Amino acid sequence: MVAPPKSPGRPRSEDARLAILQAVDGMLVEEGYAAMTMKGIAERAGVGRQTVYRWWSSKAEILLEACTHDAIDELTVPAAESAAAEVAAFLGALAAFLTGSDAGLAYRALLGEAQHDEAVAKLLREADILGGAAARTIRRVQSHGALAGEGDLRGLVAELVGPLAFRVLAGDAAGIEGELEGMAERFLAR
Amino acid sequence: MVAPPKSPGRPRSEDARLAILQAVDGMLVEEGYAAMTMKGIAERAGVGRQTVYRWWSSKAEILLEACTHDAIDELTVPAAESAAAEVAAFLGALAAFLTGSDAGLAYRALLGEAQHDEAVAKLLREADILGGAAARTIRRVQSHGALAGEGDLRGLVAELVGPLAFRVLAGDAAGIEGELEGMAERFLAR
DNA sequence: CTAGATTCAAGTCATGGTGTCTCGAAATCG
DNA sequence: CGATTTCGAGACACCATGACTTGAATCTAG
Repeated sequence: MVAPPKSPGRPRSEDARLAILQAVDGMLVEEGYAAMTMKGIAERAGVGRQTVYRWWSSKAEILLEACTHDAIDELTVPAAESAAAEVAAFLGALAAFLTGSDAGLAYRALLGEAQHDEAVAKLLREADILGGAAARTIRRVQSHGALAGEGDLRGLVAELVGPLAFRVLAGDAAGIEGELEGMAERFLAR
Repeated sequence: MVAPPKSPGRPRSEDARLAILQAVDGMLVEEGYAAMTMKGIAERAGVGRQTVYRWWSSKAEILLEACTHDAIDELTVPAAESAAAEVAAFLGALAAFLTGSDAGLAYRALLGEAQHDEAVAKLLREADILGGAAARTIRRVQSHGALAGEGDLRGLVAELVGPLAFRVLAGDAAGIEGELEGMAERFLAR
C-alpha cells in the first residue's frame, strides 16, 4: 500500500501529515467548521502553511482523508444471525456515525460542502463512504436470500440509507434509535 | 400577512428587497455559491451594504427567503386519480426541484450549510420546506385510505423523501426519473 | 562524500470579503 | 416642521487566502 520512496529529495514527513489530519479532526469538533481555516490548521498542527497546501488543495480534501478510515471502521458491523438483525445493526451504526461520531460530523460537513462545490462532490462520489458500507451489508443480506425483488445496488443503497440519512441531514434525528428496527423490517419487506 | 407600517421614518423599500432576492438567486445560479458574497450581493442589487445587513444577517437567510415561495409552488402537485399516481407525481416534482430548479439549488445549498452551521439548521428546520410539501401529499394519500400501517408523520416523510433526496445529495441522481414509479409503489406498499 | 532534488517551518505580501460605522439625502410620521 | 428611520455610498480595521521567499534538513544518485 505504501510505495517505497523512489524520488530524490527529502521524503514527506509522516509526522506532519498526521499532525495535520489530527488538527483538522480536533478543530472540526472543538471549534466548528467555520473556524476551520487552512491558516488555523497549519498553526494548530505546528506546521508551515505551504506544507498543508503542498499536499491538499482544500479543507475538504483533508477532511475526507481524516474521515475515510474511521468511517469504514465505524460502519462495519459484525455478521448477525438474522438478516433483520444485521440490517438493524447497520442502521444503528449508521445513526451513531451520522449523529455522534467525529468522522460522521466530518462526513456531513463534506456532504454539505458538496452541495455547492462540484470538486468536493466529485471527491465524495469517488470515496463513496456511505454507499460502500451500505453495499457491503446489502450483499450479505442478499446472500442470505433475504431480500426480495430485483433492484440495482444503487437504488437499494438509497432505500436503506436514505430515510435515516435524510432525517439526520434535515436536523430531525431526535429519538431515531427507536425506529431503526421498523426501518430494517420495512427495507427487507420491500 | 403584511403588517401595515406603524412606526415613523422612511419605510422599507420593496424595490431594494426584491433586487436583493433576485441578485441572490441569479448569483447562485450563474456564479455559484462560493462567489456569493454579501458584498457582491449588495453590488449586484445596486444597494448599500448596510441595507443588506439591516434585514438579513447572513447569506443563508436571504437564500431561504428567495427559495421558500418558489419551493412551495414547485412541490405542489395537482390531485390525481390514484394514490400511486399522486405519490409518483410528487416524487417527480421533488426530483425536478432538487436536480433542476433554481429554488432547489438554493435548498440544497442551505441544507449543505446547515450541516456545519447550527443557525442555518434552525432556520431550515423552521421553514420545513421539503417536510411540509411531503406532508401535504401524505395526508391526501392517507385520506384515500391508501396508506397501510401507522407511522408518525415525520417518519413517513423521511420514507417518502429520503431515498430520492439521498441520491440527489450524494450526487447519484443520473437517470432517477425511471425509478420514481417504483419508489412510489414501494412507499405505498410499506 | 558531494551535488542535486525535495521537503520542512516560518514568514511576507497583495487581494478580497467581513461586518461596523459614518455621511448626507429621502421618505414618512405626528 | 421636526423626529425618526431607511436609503445608497463608501471608509475602516480585521482576517483568510494562496502564492511566494528564505534557510535549514533529509533524501538519492554518482
